[in-house]
Amino acid sequence: MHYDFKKIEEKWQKKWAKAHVFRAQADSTRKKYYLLEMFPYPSGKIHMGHVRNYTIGDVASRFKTLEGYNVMHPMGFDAFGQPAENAAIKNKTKPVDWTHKCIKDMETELKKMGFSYDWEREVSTCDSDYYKWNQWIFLKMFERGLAYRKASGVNWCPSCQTTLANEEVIEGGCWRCHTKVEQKDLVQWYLKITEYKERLLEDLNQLKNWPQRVLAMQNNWIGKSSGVDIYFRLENSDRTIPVFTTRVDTIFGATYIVLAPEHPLVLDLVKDKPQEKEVLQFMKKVARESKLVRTASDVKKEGVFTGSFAINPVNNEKVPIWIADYVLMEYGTGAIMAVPTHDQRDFLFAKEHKLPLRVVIEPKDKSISSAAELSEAYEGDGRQVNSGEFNGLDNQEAKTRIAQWMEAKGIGKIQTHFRLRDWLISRQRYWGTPIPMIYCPACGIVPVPYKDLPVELPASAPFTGEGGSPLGKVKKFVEVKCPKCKGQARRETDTMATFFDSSWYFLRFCSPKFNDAPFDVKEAKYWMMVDQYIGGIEHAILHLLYSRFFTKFFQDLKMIDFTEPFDKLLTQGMVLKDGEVMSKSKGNIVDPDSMIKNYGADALRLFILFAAPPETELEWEERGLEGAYKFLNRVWRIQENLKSNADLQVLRALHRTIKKVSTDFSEFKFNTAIASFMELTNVIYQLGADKKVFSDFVIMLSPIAPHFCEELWEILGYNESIFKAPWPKFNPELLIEENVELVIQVNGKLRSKIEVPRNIAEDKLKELVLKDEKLISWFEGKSPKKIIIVPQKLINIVI
RNA sequence: GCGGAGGUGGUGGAAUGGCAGACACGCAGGUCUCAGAAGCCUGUGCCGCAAGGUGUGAGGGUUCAACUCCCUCCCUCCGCACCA
Repeated sequence: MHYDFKKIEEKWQKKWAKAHVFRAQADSTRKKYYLLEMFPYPSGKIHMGHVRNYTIGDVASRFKTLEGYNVMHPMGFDAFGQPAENAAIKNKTKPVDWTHKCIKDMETELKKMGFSYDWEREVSTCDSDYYKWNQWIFLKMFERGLAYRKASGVNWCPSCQTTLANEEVIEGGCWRCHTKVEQKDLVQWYLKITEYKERLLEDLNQLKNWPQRVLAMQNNWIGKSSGVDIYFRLENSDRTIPVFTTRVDTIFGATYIVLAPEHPLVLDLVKDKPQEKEVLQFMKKVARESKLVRTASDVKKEGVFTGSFAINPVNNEKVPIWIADYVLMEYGTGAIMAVPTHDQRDFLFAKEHKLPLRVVIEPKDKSISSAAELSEAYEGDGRQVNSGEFNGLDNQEAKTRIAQWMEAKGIGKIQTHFRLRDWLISRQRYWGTPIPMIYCPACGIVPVPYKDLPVELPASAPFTGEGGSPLGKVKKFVEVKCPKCKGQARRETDTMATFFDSSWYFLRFCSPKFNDAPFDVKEAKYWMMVDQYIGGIEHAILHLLYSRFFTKFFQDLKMIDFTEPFDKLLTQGMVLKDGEVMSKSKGNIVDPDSMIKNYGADALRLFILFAAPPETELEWEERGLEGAYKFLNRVWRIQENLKSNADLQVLRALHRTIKKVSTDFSEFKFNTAIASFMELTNVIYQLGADKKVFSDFVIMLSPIAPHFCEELWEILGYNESIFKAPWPKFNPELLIEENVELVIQVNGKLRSKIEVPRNIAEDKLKELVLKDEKLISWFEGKSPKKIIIVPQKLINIVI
């Protein structure tokens, strides 16, 4: 009645493991396929998101295997990170023990899903033979000036008690716990990702097989903008203030300039001026404001006059210098020229503080006689006015001309600014990779020698979750001899951000046990790039950007000869319940494990692929899972009723399915592939199938329901694993039907259908159609004006 | 504001110039059964008894033919954002 999924799934999982069916080995005579899914954080339980991600990957991997590729499909664990510390505090265990237990539990759950991983390649980032290479990479970066220490205001999460990278601040809050992020002055380690900004941007063009939106997000994040740095000279001084603008065509309309409150010049500017007190007060107020408040778009722009003036270099006009909260120190030069007539923010600010306005761009179709008539800034294109020798020019042209003119006169410089900042990687946490640096009172900052790697994490530390680096409290860890002078020195006690760990793991999988370097160059040459990468959209910026950065760094080290790590990228949609993301707090979590218990892993895999295309969100529907299970039972019953010969019609249906499924699988259209399996099943239910037809069907279904199909394969009498079988090929002759059904339209509307021989002559066809009784009344006695024939599809008669 | 993805039955979705709604879920009816479950069969966009009409966010256009291409607009989701 029902197939025994529990027995079957356990049986095949054991067999696969025992026979090392999924072991991957480099073989230069075979075409490789490296399929990778984003590795999980070992929380101890897999969730539906994992199930979806890994099922998509598993089907692709098994399909490629059947197609004859040498497939590598590895799995590992992104095992460092804060939850381990929290759990350890709560359960009074060590993070290392908690993490290893979670990894074990997750392995078990992943294996229950029947995923085809080469477990011999498994890596965990918290093992010292992995993080040793984090340290190695860090040292290489340090040697090349790409890792450096800097004191600056950093993002600080008061709840996690640690720093955050810019990328980890979401809407002013911590990406993990959403606590409002504070600013704090600290000396921290940074990676100079900005050195790669042009390449990171430029090479996005190579990523033809990435989703548009991911490319857009990366592009956005790097944030290149081109314009001109203009040098405003301070009145009665030789000092200049560079301001950045993308609208140099509006320079003649600049009526004041604005500095960020943190701008280093401000204190000098106001010294002994009557405005000093007010300005200092304003600076204090802004410093107190969190960035969240300050950048909220609906907040009124506030600012104060500094009492100083600057000279606009294009017309020697004296303009007041203000400071305002809407100018940010971290972007551009931290100073802007304000053109209230052509920038809406400047417009509002000028109105508020009664600053002068001057129109310098007129729309093509009307003239603006006075700035007073403007009710908002005119930000569009037009013709230059009040712009000296540039009057009358089209503003786009003026942009280039003015920029060149300013460069020639030495009053400006064509300049490009980026939004991308260097990557802050120091974390005041215990459970992470120790940064391999030593501070010596005599020699300064000294890198740990390569031969002393790894700098091992002590087995435990007094981490309470309350402030400071826990490693700083471990005397045996901190106190060290200086590698240079052998004097007493201190270790760095911060650890690396965990995104460091995941920025190169795809390379480690190529040679996970290699002892001389992060990866074996020869193995990487064979396996890389990753042909298909699959993961959540939440990693569209951080993880993918960092991985691209590391790859370019390895290229510069001449360890690899490619520049991008991931050829194709698929970002799978989320799994929703009642229209919402599954989460503990909403209490709407569906546990994969209980679904496996009730319906089996194969049914779960089938449902999750059938319910929606991979990139779209998927609404969880247990009835749908029941349906998947019902379908598998239907297929099972075919095997119990095989005939000795198959109908020609069934054979045709099979070959149609082979054709459809082959393309659908390679395009990740699993939902429609499954629909054609169902259609084929419906045909077989009417007409029956023989062993040959059913065997091909089972092979095609096996990537989706591997245990189920292995079992059927065995029942059919085959000895070897179904995954050694060749993917079926369709016979084009069987796709050609003798007779075809043509649709007949009158004036584009469906009026009749007709079955005719495939190669019927057009004349004959016309004759046949015009005699059709069903159609005659639609002709209304008139004769056809035109007859359009689309061979083997339709006829449209225009009356 | 900028950028990206979308809008199709009661639901998930299919069709990328050629029969709109494949395939499923749900629902209705039938069959089997003492009965139920399971299975199997049939029907199912909407209006209409029917003939037929109508229908892919709205409006316009191109075409013999438009969910699909073009124009105008509306809405939803996602990313970035006082970025100069």
